[in-house]
Amino acid sequence: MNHVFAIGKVSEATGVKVPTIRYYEQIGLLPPPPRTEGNRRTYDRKDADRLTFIRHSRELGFEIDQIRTLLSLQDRPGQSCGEADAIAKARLVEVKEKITSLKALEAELERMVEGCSHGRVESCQVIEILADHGKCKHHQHDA
Amino acid sequence: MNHVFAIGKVSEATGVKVPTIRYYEQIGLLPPPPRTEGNRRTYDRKDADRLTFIRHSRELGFEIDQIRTLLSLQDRPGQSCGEADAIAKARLVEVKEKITSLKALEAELERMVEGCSHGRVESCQVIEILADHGKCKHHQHDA
DNA sequence: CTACATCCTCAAGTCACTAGAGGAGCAAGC
DNA sequence: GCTTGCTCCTCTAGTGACTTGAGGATGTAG
Repeated sequence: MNHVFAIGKVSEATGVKVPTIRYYEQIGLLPPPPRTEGNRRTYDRKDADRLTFIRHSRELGFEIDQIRTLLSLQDRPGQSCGEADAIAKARLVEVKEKITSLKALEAELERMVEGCSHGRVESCQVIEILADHGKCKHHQHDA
Repeated sequence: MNHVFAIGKVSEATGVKVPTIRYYEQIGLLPPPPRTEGNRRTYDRKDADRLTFIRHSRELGFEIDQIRTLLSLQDRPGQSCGEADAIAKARLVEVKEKITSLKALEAELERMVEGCSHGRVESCQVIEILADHGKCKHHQHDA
């Protein structure tokens, strides 16, 4: 008497879009579920949990390959969690770096926007700073 | 007596990789330069400036289409710079939002990593928080 | 003259999806 | 039973901003 859901229901329950669920199956992140007579996918609670895990991991910015590792760790609960810890730590470092670099961007964009006197392009700080990297204080920034 | 550079030299001078320069030409961001007898591209100072402008803009996270607009504005200095200002302002808003969302991620990752007792996977905070979004404090985060 | 670096074009691959075409299955109302 | 309309199926191609690779031509230093 297990509950089974159609793909649309799992999608609703987990917040993962229908084509994305099929995509995850295609790349082997989600096991191919059993089908009905009419060839429709049927999911259960465990599949929904796995999808929630995946969605949350993606929201935290983990790559698909990292999620693959994380999922395989979850499947073997007796193992040491050192690897999961390492992946999370690496991501934390990335996030910190990104924040630092975005703050530099923020400062520079603010300077550009504030410096704009709403006149002609020839005297526009926005264009000027873009054209001459030397006028930029943050030479190390990246998107 | 104008200086001309080979593509490799412009690449070095501007920090834009050689295939990327050719790609920019292909999508019409950079005008097709004159060629030598041996069919090699020859660039001058103005091309290098344009590439620097592009690189800096990309570093600030502007999309190619926005850069197209910014470049066309630069080409017509007599015009009002309102549009450039609007593009920069929009980008500033994006950057601010991204910083906010990344800070939420940072907090959650920190909680995961700190909570990890380096034991078995079955009791690992990292895995647990990923599996259960309810344990997450920031339900609105995105990459 | 021979290495070797640099250049050329064109096609395909990357990541994580998203969009669209064209068709089949299913539940509800008449 | 029949029609309407929703959900589902597969498959292919598109997105952005490049990167990679094959296969070949050109330029330069020793």
